[in-house]
Amino acid sequence: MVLGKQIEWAMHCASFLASLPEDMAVSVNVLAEYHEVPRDYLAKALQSLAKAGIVKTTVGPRGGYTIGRAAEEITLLDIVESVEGEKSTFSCTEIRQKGPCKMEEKAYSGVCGIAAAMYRADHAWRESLRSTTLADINRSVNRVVPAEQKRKVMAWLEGKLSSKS
Amino acid sequence: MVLGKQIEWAMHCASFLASLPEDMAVSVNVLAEYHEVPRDYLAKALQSLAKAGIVKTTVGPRGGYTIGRAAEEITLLDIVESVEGEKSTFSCTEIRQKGPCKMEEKAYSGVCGIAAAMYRADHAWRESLRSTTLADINRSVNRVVPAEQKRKVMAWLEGKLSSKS
DNA sequence: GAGCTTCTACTCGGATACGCCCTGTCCGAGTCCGGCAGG
DNA sequence: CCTGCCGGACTCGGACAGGGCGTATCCGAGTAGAAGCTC
Repeated sequence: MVLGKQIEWAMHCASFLASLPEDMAVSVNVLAEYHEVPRDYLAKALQSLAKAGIVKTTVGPRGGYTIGRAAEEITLLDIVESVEGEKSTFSCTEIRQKGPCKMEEKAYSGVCGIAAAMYRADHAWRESLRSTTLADINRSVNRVVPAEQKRKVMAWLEGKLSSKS
Repeated sequence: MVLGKQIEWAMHCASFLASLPEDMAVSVNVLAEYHEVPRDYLAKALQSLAKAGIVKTTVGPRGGYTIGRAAEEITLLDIVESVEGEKSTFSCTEIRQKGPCKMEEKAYSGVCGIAAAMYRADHAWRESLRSTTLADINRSVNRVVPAEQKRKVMAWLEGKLSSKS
């Protein structure tokens, strides 16, 4: 019951892309170097994001990833579900219908009480993630990161892009 | 990000034990047969519950598992954490402190905004689980299971116990 | 010098190995109840 | 009939295979931009 590191990477990358001018494409190479993570594996997470429309891709030289829509319209739940899938954290195998004391099948019309409680908890988790957008994240980040650091990052980024032309 | 089936088994077993007279011990064999699940693997889940005090064990013939404390005092979170461990669903590896643009270490005093949001969601999930007790589960089960079925189960159980003596 | 062609370099995306953890199983150690023998 | 001993059964806990998924990597398909050639 632990989320993989792809989730963390995807969120940081999405947050990063959302903080850039939207005509500024960043390649997997640069994103991987910036976050110091394995390039090809990070690419897989970004592919999931692209499939969900959270990021857009442009191929060819000077290409790369850009944010897919407004940061206010991207929730953390979108990112989690695009990378991790949408299956619930709990799956009911209906063991109440198993064993020597089971009743006839039609007697089990309602949802199992245990499963219902687990689904409620799963729903609470998802609602919490849905209530936070990338815009919220970036606002909180902006409050603690000094402007000088942002300039430094932009300079590094543009150095990376120009060196490739 | 999916809970194992041990969680489901543990919850059904705990709910079942809580619905019995508290001097009635049920062995792993009977619990496994009743739920139609692998005996030895189920035993591991019950051992986890026993370690957490959720169920009590009595060894020897006519021994087995009994509920460890009042059903009102056992939450679903207790069961999940005893079986699955207490580690958070999200682990922050602080990748914001990695890469060529990192700042000096003391600049990262606050919690990463992304991790904070994930911890909030994790907390919401746990709070939802904490708010439901085994007593709640059994009340809802009692509303849909006919009394005749309960008698049938008790008769089957006592047949199992007597056949062993 | 302008426009077209070619060519390179860069991008994404899917397909392919490795390793860990969940799943499932087995066995030995310890313990308590029930039966049996002896007084 | 009472007491002590013994065997059986039950549980616990650790140790041991198999499979699925997260992790990590590679290579091919496609495209945009740059370079070069021709007019």
